[in-house]
Amino acid sequence: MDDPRAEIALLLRRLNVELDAVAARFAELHGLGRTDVRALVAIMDAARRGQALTAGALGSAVELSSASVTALVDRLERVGHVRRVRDPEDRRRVALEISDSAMSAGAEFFGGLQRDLVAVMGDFDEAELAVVRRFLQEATGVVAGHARASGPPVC
Amino acid sequence: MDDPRAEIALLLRRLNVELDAVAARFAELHGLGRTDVRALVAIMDAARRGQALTAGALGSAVELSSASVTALVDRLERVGHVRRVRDPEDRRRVALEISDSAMSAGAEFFGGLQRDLVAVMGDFDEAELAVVRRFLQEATGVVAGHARASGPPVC
DNA sequence: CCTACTGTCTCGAACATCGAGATGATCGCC
DNA sequence: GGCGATCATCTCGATGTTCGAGACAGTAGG
Repeated sequence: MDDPRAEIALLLRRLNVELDAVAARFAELHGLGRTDVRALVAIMDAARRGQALTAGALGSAVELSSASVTALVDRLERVGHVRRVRDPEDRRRVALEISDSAMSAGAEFFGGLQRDLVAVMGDFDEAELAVVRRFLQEATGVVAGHARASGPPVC
Repeated sequence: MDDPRAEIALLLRRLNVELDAVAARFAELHGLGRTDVRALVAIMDAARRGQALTAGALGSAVELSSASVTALVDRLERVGHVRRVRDPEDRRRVALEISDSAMSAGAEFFGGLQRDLVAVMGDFDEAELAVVRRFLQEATGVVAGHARASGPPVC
């Protein structure tokens, strides 16, 4: 089994398992469910891009029905991780704002991971990182194809 | 944001999201839950290594209580994906055997993904694949550290 | 003002998971 | 052989998450 191809595919799966485990650990540490963590990450990512997520947008981001989103936001709001804020322009909408405590908790946890990952990258020069980046891009594209239709344009 | 480091970290996260989506798609296609898919994968991996998983081992593999494992195996057995088989040597144990239909369904779905991934690797030469492999190994190690203790040996 | 439409929330039911305890099979020791 | 300890599994009641259907504001256009 010298073939690096099979080993790389295996590594990708293992990496996926470990990343899930990281999310699970964060969830357990803060008394949250997995869905709650995914939602929190989605809201934080949106906030990082400068736009606040609405309840509906969060629902489609994490593939949840509107009823589940309401329950989800209820849980998150009850423990003080997010706030509901009525959009003054369209008063039907409810924007979701992350509390500072949740933001810093997330930054501490995932920021530490990011820091370690960057440290790993220190072992690679620019050309090598470019190779890694290209591989990850192509691999992500292929995986995304399988995620949306069981048979991508490949036949 | 030319820094390839931040972009690679982002790509890893996106890859994780897409891989989860693949699992979710497989689950939906076969009328299963996410836990069921994880369990099926664990059983298949064990079978691929030549050893049949017991119910207890499955429970610790997917971090589930014994009660949940019973319900899980019930569901899987009801739809014909696994069989309960008493271990003749230690008759307390119940080994789990995957049915051929489930095995071939999994092989078709994930095998197709693997095939496409290998095709992607065709765009890389041996030296580049070695770089990718080394990166994935180190990254997995770092992530695994964060998965088990929020603060790895780094201080 | 009335209608169509959108975004969010409430209600009831289904399902997965858990903790505690019961059952059955096996092992070690006397 | 017999008896308690141990291990793997199953049953039961309770909790929490999810969904579908429908109710309740709010908006846009005639």
